[in-house]
Amino acid sequence: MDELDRQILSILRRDARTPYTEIADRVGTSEGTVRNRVESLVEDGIIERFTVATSTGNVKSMIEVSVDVNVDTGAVADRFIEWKEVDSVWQVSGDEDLVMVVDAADTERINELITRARELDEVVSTKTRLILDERLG
Amino acid sequence: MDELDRQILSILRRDARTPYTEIADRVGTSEGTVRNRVESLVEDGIIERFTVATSTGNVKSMIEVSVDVNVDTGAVADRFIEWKEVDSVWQVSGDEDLVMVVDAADTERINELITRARELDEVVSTKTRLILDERLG
DNA sequence: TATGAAAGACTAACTAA
DNA sequence: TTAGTTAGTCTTTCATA
Repeated sequence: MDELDRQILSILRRDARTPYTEIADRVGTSEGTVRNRVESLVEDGIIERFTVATSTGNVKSMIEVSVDVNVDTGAVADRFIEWKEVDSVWQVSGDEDLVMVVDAADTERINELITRARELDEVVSTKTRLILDERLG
Repeated sequence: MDELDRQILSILRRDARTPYTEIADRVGTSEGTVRNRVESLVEDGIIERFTVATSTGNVKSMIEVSVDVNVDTGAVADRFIEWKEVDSVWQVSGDEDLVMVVDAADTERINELITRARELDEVVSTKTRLILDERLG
């Protein structure tokens, strides 16, 4: 992870479809080098995946979840990530154990997700924050 | 946003470099249709950007920030998003006003970011959660 | 939806550090 | 031995009918 890798990453973060030739021009190297670097970044797990940032719904929110102490938090995370509105699930330190980031059609749908989470025996409590605005780095 | 769009999106979320021809095969349509659909999804803002999910550092965390009632929260968000370890900044409802998701080299660096945030006059308090594990949808 | 042209990515052989 | 370059080939995308 040297300066060249960082430059390539920052271009890809903003637009992952930028051609290798253009990246090469912008960072002052050859197409082949960029390709090799990207390949290594993928192999080393620094690039986890090529993806699309989407906003399929109208309401994004963070649902913070406390799970029972006797329960495998990872297993609960695995269930949540299967729900189609759920973008990501984090196990976190702090008052709650899990944070899920969801992107739903409307607040009613958010409410359904919260209800669904609270219906699980493993879930002790939830706390929801609406995401009012998002900036991407 | 019909079922076909949703299928295309779910393929792109997992691998945004999947060729249109392959997507077409998998969803049972033509390459041209997939291309037009993706183009429309971008135009309609449903696909916000093509990007890479990265883990450049070893420690991810969420830094929750309360800002002074008299200041423009968006302006503070704009400052945070410029910091290179910051992946995203959300304005949220709830006890705090902003949540920034950061991906740093180590906990020491996280601590520097927290300190830097707290040094701003606009910032009243911060609360940090380490992200111990992440699942992507 | 089919097809050809253009753009981009990949292979492999080569060079330099 | 590893990283970078380059020319030739193959694949994907794009525009047209």
